[in-house]
Amino acid sequence: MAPPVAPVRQDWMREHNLSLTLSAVLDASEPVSRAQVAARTGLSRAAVTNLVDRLVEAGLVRELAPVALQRGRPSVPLVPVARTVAALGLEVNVDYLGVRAVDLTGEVIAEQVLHADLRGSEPAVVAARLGRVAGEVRARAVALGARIAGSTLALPGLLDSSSVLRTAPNLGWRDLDAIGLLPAELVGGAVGFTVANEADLAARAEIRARRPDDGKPSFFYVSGEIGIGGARVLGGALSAGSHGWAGEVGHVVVGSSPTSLTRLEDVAGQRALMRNAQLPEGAPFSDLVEAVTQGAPPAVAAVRQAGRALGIALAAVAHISDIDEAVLGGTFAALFDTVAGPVEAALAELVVFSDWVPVAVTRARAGDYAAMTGAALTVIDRLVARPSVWPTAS
Amino acid sequence: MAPPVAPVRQDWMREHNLSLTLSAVLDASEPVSRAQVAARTGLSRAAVTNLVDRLVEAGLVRELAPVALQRGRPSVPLVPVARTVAALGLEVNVDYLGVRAVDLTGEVIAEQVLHADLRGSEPAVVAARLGRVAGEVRARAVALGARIAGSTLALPGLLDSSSVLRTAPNLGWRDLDAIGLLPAELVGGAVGFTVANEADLAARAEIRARRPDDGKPSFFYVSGEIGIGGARVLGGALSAGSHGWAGEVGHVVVGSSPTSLTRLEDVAGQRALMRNAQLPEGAPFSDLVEAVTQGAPPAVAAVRQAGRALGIALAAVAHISDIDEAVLGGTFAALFDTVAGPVEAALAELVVFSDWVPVAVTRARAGDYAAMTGAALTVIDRLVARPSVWPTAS
DNA sequence: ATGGATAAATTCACGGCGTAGATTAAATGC
DNA sequence: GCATTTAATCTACGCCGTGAATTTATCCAT
Repeated sequence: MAPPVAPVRQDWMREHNLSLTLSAVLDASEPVSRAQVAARTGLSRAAVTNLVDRLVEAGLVRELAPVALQRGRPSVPLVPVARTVAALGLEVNVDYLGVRAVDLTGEVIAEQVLHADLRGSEPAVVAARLGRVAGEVRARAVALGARIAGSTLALPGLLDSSSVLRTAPNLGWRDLDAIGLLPAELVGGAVGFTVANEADLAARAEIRARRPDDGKPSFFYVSGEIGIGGARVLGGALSAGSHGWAGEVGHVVVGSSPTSLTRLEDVAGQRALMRNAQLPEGAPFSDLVEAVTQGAPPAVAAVRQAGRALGIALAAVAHISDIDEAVLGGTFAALFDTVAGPVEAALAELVVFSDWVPVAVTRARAGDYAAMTGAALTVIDRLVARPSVWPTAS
Repeated sequence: MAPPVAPVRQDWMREHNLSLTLSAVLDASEPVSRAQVAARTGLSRAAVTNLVDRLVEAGLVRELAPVALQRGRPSVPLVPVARTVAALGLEVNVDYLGVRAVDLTGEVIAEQVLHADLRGSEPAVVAARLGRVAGEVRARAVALGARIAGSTLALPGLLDSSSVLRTAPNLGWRDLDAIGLLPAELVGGAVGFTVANEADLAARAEIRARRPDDGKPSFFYVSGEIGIGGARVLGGALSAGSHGWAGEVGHVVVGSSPTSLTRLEDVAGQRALMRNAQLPEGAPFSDLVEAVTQGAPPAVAAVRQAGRALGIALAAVAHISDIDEAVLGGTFAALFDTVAGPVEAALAELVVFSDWVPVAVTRARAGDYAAMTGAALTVIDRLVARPSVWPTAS
C-alpha cells in the first residue's frame, strides 16, 4: 500500500485494492456490507464482490447472517475474523519484558509480562527469557486456533535501518544485532519479524486507541520513561526519519546557565523528577505520583518545572515538525493533571502559530504496555498492506 | 505518483508508469535509450516502447539521431524536450519580487526580478506589479515557443492548507488570500497555480542543485534571511507538516537568561547579526560579509555566536527529525566559512547519535533566488507526476 | 563483399484487472 | 399477491503490462 517508486503491474493494483477493502472492513466501527465497502472505498460493487470473496476465502473476513435494515435485499455484514490471526508484539524495557498477541480486530488474545530490573543485563540471557515468554504466548494463541502472522520487538533505544540496536543507554546495551534477540522459530510468519523503537510503537498504539473518533489523527506522542522519547504521527501514520531516530525529544535544549546547556531530560527525566521532588533515590515512581496527588510542595514544583521544560521542547517540535496536538504518555500521563498546565502555557507563549491553531495537550489513551500493543499492531499493519501473503489453507 | 488511499484503476497504473518513464528520462545525466529506461525502471521493453511513444507524441520527450555505441542495432537517445514547457516560479520577498520560467530540463528560459523594499507594502499594489512582471516573463517564454504548464508563488510566511497567507511578519501581511495575488490568466495552465513557503521552495531548488550526485538526498535546509526558516527533505522529497508549517527553526529556543528565553532569531537573524557586529542600522548585509572577510573582531564574534546558536537549534532538528546533513542557505551560505565551524562543533557536542552518523554541515549549492527556482521546479514536479495532463497538440 | 553475431526496438497473443450495465436474489409495503 | 427496493452477482468490454517472437540496424570476422 506504500507508494512505489517502481513499476506498477496489475498484481500490485490487485494487492492495493485488496488492502483497501480489508482496511474498510477493519476500520469500520460496525459490520459493513459489500455495498458499503464499495461506497467507502470508491470501488465498483462488482470489484468489491470479487475482493471480499478472496478475503473470506483467506480467512481474514467473515460473513455474518444477513440482516434486513431497510427494505430491499438484506445485506451481508462483514467483520474481521477474530482469533485466527495472531500478531506478536514483544518488548524489552528497563524494568520488564513481555509479549502480547493481538488478532486482526486488535484484541489481545494472549499475553505475558515478566517484571525484572534489566539495567546492565546480559543480552543473551534476556533473549532466552524473552524467547520462553514468546513461546508460551505463541502456544496459547495457537491453542485458541490462531496462526502466527509475524512479530515485532520494541526496544528502548536507537535502532538503525538494518535492525542494529546502536545504543539503549538504560539497558546498557550497544551495537547489538536485534534480530538475534529472538529464537529462529519466531522470526518467520507471513510478514516476518521487525524491530522498532519503543516510543514509535507506543505512538502506534495511541493511533488505535483513538479509533472510535475515526479520522486520521496527527499528533506528537511523548513517551516519558526513564528517558524521554517521542514519535510524530502524521495523518494516521508514523513518520520516522531517515534512520528511524526521529522524536528523541529528551535531548533538546530547553535553557542554559552561563556555563552549560540544559536538556529536557535533565529536568523532566524520571530521575531528575525524583531528585527535584526530594524523594529518596531508588524510590518507586508511584511515590512521586502520590506526593503530587497529596500536594507536597517540592513534588508539585518539580513536576511543574518539568512541565515548563517539556513545553519548551514541544514548542521546538511544533516549529520543526508542525503539530496540532501533543499527547503525553508514560510518566507524563500519570502526572497529567499537574504537568499539562505548564506545558500548555509554554506552548501558547512560544509557538508562533498558536493564534491560528493552538497546540492541544492531551493524555495518552493507550493503556499499559502501549509499546507492546503497538508492536503487535505494526504486524497487523504489515498484513493489511499485503493481504495476499496470508496463507489461505487452515 | 503519490500513494493513493483510493482505488487504483488501470488508468492510474498507466499514469504512474508514464510518470516513472518520464522521470527516468529527466533524471538521467545523459541521454538514455528505451532499453536503458526499461532496465532502470524495471518495466518491460514492450511497455517502455509504448510509454515513450506517448511522451514523444505529447512533446515532453524528444528522440535524437540513433547512435551505435556497441555492436547491435543502434539505440535511439531520448532527451527531455527543451523550451517547450514553461513552468513559472514567482516570488515576493522582503526586498524584491520576481518571476522565473524554467523548462522541463530545469533550465531558466526567462526571468525578471524587481528590487524594492516591500516591508509594509500594500498587497494589491504588489500583486499588480507581480502580475506585470509575470506577464512579461510569460510573453518571453511564449516567444521561445513554450507553453505555460502552471505556476507556483513563493512567500516568506506561514501558509495554511487552503492557500491563505496567515502571516508574513517581515512584509507585514496577515490573513491574505494568496491565490488572489495573481491575475486570473496565470492561475490556469495544465497543472494550475499553487503557493508555498519560501524556505520549502528553496529546499526544492537545493535538491535539484545536487542532481549530478544522483541519489535521493536527505537533509535539512536552513534559509537564513531576515527571519530564519527551513525545510526537511527526506529521500529527495520535501516533507511538510500537517499545515505546511514545519521547519520554522528561527523560533526554537537556544538558551535562556534567568528572566527570559532566547530564540534562534534573536541571535542569528539578520538584524541581530548586524547589531551584534556593531554595524549601523540599515547597512546592507554585504557590509557584514565584508567585515567578516576582513576579520573585524565584533563581526566575527557575532557570526560565531550565531553559529553556535544555529548549531543548538539544528541539534534540536536532528533529534526531532533525524537528519544526516544540514545545508546552510541564504545569509548563512554567504557567511559559511565563519559560521560552519561553530555549527559543526555544537552538533558534534549535542547530538546523541553523532558517534554513528555525524551531521554534516554544507553550503547551499542552489544559486541566487533559490526559492524562485524551486517554485518553478514544483510546477515541473506536478507535470511529471501527471504527464497526461499535458495537451498533446501544438 | 558477405554472412553471422549482437543488441535495440517493435509486434502480437495472452491473461489479469476494474467497470458499466444487465440480471438475479431476497426482503418490504401497499 | 405483486410492485418496489436494495444487495449481490454475472457478463461483455476495454485497457494494461508481460513474454516470446520478430524485425531492424549495426559490428565484426572471413
